[in-house]
Amino acid sequence: MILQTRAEIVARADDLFYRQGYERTSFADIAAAVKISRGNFYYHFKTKDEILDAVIEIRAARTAAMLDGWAAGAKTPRARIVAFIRMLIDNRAKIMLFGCPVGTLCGELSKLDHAAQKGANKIMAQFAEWLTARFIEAGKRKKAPDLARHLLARAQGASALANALHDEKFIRREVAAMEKWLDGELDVKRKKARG
Amino acid sequence: MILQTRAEIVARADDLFYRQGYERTSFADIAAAVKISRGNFYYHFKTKDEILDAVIEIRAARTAAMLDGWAAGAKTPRARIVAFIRMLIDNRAKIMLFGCPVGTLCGELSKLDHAAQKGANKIMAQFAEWLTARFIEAGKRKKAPDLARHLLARAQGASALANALHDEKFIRREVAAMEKWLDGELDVKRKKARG
DNA sequence: AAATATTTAGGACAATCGTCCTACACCGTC
DNA sequence: GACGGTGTAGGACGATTGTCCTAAATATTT
Repeated sequence: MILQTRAEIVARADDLFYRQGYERTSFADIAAAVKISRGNFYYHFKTKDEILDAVIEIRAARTAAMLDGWAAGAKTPRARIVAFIRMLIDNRAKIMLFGCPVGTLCGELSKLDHAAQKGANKIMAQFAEWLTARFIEAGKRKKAPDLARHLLARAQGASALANALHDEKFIRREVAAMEKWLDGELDVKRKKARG
Repeated sequence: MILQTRAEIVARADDLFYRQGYERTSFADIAAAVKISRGNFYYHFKTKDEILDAVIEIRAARTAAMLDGWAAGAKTPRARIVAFIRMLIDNRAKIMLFGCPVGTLCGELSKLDHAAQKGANKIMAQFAEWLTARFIEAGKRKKAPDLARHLLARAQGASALANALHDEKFIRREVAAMEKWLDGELDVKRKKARG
């Protein structure tokens, strides 16, 4: 079945692009990871750009599913936003090694001036828009877009610095600071309140 | 004079590494920018890694000079830290196009698992240490390292997001927020200071 | 002016890049 | 059992990669 091999290629490419970057990853690398020949590879994807497009597509879908899961799994706007923040802790090991998958891809593509740049930036925008919706839920209609971008930037900064400094405690401190900031913005009265 | 050509090579490589990344930049690219032959190029640098080392070295020196300038040019610890924050505004055009030079290099090298990674991360640490010293100057001896890293992370995040979203106003908002945060941490008594 | 040292140019080198072609194995259908 | 379509393998392609060599040009010293 064509879909299996194709999906396997995209999955491996996704992982390789994250761990070693798009530019660094070659057709041969992906083919070796999938354990198929480069010729067969070409049957599924004509160009490297096509693979990148497919990877971005699957990442966008996965991101949407993750965001939907957070929205469904938590009952209050605050708890949903906290789920976003805690993502940094859940993925701390990989973040310290390779940075944020979204941020680093956007960064790489902006330097390559690549056509897929727009698609990568769109994933970043997915987070911004989701967070905006959560802040609106929380009653911060006017400030929501700014609050969303601010929080997203802090998550990006925490990832970048954790990657450069290889400091796990730093991630935890930043996460705690973000949650404190969140409570301040949402006018949460009680300190240990957890929604 | 060997130093002139060599310095020219490093300067051009520095710029190219920033604008298109280390991996993407080839010997031929740099040679073309300097307008010398690839053979002559090899006379000055045996390997690509050597160029990267030289670029990191000059970046570290330039960073140190910049930090010294801020320390000398501003009279209060707060004003010195503000000079750091305002760097985002001064460099906003390039940041929106190519991101932060320090952050993006650290990010790229972490994916390449490159030997020069340590050197790049050291530049990031230069900022952290300088900021730490400034917070100590401001009387925040105990919290200084944390405050420094937090601020550095926010600058990194603002750069990353400004690059992805191509939003100049966002940079200005983040800069304003950082200055407000700074005043809060430094217990600056203002008319508008929060109670 | 001769001799030496430094700097340059141009190209060779094997390896790898993204891309593409062709031949073969497998498939259900006639 | 022959068939046409789908999926796979392996290698060829020109271009480019980082690296390296050699010879000519230029600077410096004698």
